[in-house]
Amino acid sequence: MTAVAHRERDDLGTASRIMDVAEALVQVRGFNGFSYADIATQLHITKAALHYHYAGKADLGGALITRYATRFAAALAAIDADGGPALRKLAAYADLYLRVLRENRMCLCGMLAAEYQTLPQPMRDAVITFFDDNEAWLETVLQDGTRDGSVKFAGGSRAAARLIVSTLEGAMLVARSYGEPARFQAAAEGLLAGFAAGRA
Amino acid sequence: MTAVAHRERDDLGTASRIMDVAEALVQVRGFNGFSYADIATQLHITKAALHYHYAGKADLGGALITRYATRFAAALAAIDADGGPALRKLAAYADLYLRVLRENRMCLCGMLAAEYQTLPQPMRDAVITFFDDNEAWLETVLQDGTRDGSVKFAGGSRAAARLIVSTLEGAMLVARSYGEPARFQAAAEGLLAGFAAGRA
DNA sequence: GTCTATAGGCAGATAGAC
DNA sequence: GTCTATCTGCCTATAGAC
Repeated sequence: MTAVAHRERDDLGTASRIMDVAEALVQVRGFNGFSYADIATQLHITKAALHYHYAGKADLGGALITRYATRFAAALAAIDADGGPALRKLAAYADLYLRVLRENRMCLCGMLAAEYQTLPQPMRDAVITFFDDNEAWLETVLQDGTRDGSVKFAGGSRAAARLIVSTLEGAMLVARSYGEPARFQAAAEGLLAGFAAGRA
Repeated sequence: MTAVAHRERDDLGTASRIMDVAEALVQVRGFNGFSYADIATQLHITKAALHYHYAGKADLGGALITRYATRFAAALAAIDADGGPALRKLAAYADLYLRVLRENRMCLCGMLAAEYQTLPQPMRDAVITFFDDNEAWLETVLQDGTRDGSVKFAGGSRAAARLIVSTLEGAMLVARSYGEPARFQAAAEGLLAGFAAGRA
């Protein structure tokens, strides 16, 4: 058995475990709300070991966004693969947010958007790219929805896509403060109700 | 001329000036993104002087939210005083957010909502109260709108009020990262279009 | 009310042994 | 790869002079 195969079974590798812990810390406390010491403590390693894997906090932050964006893109691809009407895809999209919120976490990039002015430039760029990618995917879904007749909306698909991202991020932000995922669900339902062609 | 009268003309008092600077710092960088040193530098005073006015950062933070909430309540009262249809009040409400965003700032409580898990309890409570107050005001406006015929919405007025707060906070969060207030305007227009009874 | 000086701790980061 | 040890700097906060 190779080392890689072994890792796949019961060890994700230190670099990956560092990201898991750091990701949760950013989503819960923010990038300016945790330190290398916090990660080291949770993993029972030293701060020096962290610096071996990620030279600095900025590097770690950049890697976090990249991985998060990759996972999100995979989730969107999975929604596409499932097929179904566009309106159903929008509901599945909102459900992605809900699953994050249920772990008492904010969207990684939503959290970083709040701290945007304090982030190093590479992290800023990665956050923007994440939102751009989400917007692009939603725009496609909305256009498909016009064709399959499941979705309706006034104005352009781009503006509608942006409205969806903004609403879900904001609903997450507020609902998490209350510790009430149900607030997010209600907001998502209200939002999507406005996009449902059924009652048009 | 009394000392107070003098202050009203060209001096807001040190405590007030500290809050002005701190408020901007929180709205731009977050509560965990600035220090007493930042305030002291901008005001050309020492950190020790800050501690005379606000014993600790948590005290300052609490005072910031209280003042912000008071000002916001006054702005809402002003909107009510202006009268007009409920839909117009909703537009005026969104405009309050836009004016903050134009200064490249996040809503104070929206920013603190992101950092919620790192805040001392008194600040958490004050943030929630701010949202509760906004929701209550919006609910009243929405109910008035149903009566005056300018507003329509599916579901209850409470859910609708929450959707409005969430959408505006989220639109602010995202638009500020892009440095494009126009994104917020578009989102606000899209949101309010869904509440306009004109095309029902 | 504002200052100088300083305490005590934690931040991110590095050197070098193992 | 991970450790111990350490550095430098910044953080919040306090004591005490003026």
